[in-house]
Amino acid sequence: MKTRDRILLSSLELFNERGERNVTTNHIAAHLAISPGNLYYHFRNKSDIIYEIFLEYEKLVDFYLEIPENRPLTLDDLTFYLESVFDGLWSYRFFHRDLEYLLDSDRRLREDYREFTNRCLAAINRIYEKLAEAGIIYLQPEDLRSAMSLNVWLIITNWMAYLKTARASEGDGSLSLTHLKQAIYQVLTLEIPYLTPEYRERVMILREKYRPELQEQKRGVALVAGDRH
Amino acid sequence: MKTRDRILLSSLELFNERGERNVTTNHIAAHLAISPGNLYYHFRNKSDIIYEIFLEYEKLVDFYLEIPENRPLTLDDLTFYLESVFDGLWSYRFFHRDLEYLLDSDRRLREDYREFTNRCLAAINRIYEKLAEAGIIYLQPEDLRSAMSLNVWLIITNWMAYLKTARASEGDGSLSLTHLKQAIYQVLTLEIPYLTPEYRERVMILREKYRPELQEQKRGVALVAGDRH
DNA sequence: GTATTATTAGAGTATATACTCTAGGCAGTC
DNA sequence: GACTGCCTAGAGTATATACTCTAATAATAC
Repeated sequence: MKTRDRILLSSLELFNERGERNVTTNHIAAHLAISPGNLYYHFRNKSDIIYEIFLEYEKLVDFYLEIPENRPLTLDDLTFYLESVFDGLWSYRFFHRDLEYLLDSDRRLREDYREFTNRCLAAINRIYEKLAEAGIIYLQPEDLRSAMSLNVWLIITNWMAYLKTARASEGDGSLSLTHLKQAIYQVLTLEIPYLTPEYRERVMILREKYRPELQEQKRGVALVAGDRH
Repeated sequence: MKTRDRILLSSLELFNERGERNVTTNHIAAHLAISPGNLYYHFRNKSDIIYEIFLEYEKLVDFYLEIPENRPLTLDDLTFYLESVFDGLWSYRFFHRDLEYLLDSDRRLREDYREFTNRCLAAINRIYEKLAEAGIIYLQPEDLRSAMSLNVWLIITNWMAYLKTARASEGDGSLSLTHLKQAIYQVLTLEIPYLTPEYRERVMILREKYRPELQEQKRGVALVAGDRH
């Protein structure tokens, strides 16, 4: 792999593990066993590294949130959207942790991120629109739908912080993708009142799969059986 | 005022304005026109300053969230809770911005904050319980109520970050308490399906007062009339 | 093979940051 | 007026951090 890509990969890994604030360019270089000079040959500064990682993140989420306009959405689509958004959030989890500082120190990033958020919100909106057409979730009128989409976005992007600050350090403080996906339970909770009678039962069953306590049990079993995490 | 208190006050002010990460102990001392030595006579380190500010914040929010157990709750109580929680959040807004880092670097703070969050969640839960008793919001059974309380908490604590990252920099990027309180619109949106028929209309009217577009207009008028902010 | 370009090492630097240390002032008290 | 305890100044320090510079090496082109 090219050094440039290895730098991006290692940076992401270290940022996710220790937080951007705790990872210096010298750390990154040391972790890769390359010289600081080498790192700075490939990137002008730390901000540039972060910006490029953001571009990857953006691309991934945009891909996950693509909406098929030639067919109606299904319940499976909804599951896919929720699952994959959290995969993305997990892979780039350092990003939301120091978001405000990062945006403050890089204008490009600030502007790109703003557009990114708005694109995500529009996508969520459109998904609910299509779920209404498909007779799964009736979320109308438009201003209710967009206020709800915004709430969903807030829950999704803040769930990780909630886990880390209010839940973790019960034990080893290790956080997993499984924990992260409990947010799906929270999002589906929001949707309950708007489910159509035809789909209510099925969504409620789906929601149960993400119920926190259940997840703890599953994780326990997984650990005994050899955890993948 | 005692030097010690002036340090706390100035620190809070600077943290809120520039973010904790961008404010050094030397900045604080300079801002107060005292020597670094003097600052360190009153506080062992930066963490201690932050911790004491947190204690104030905690005390304030605990006070705001007190629940009268000798009488039913009214709609005015609900308004008061929402309004005052955002007053608190605004006054100590630096705190949630760098929350994860702050908790990582101070064990006391981490543990205290965890209990604080749980206390807040319990309070929100209890408020909904009492609002149900008062026939205002019917939020049952218990697990639905607590999942919803958690969602409310996530929206409340993440709203500021949303404004800063997705909204601000449209113009001067200045954020005001008024903007912050648009979160009340978002919270009331969540509650809509659970409003009892007797109160539905009144809550919907209350909600309209916080509708974002309306707020923009109000702010526009305020600016023309000489903004207080 | 040689010229050119791309990549890398590694020592080094300017600045910042959290914090220390010593000396001394000032208010009250006997 | 000297003693005591609290408070303050301000110079100073160890460490970290982002980043630079030069020289050397590897890769590629001709």
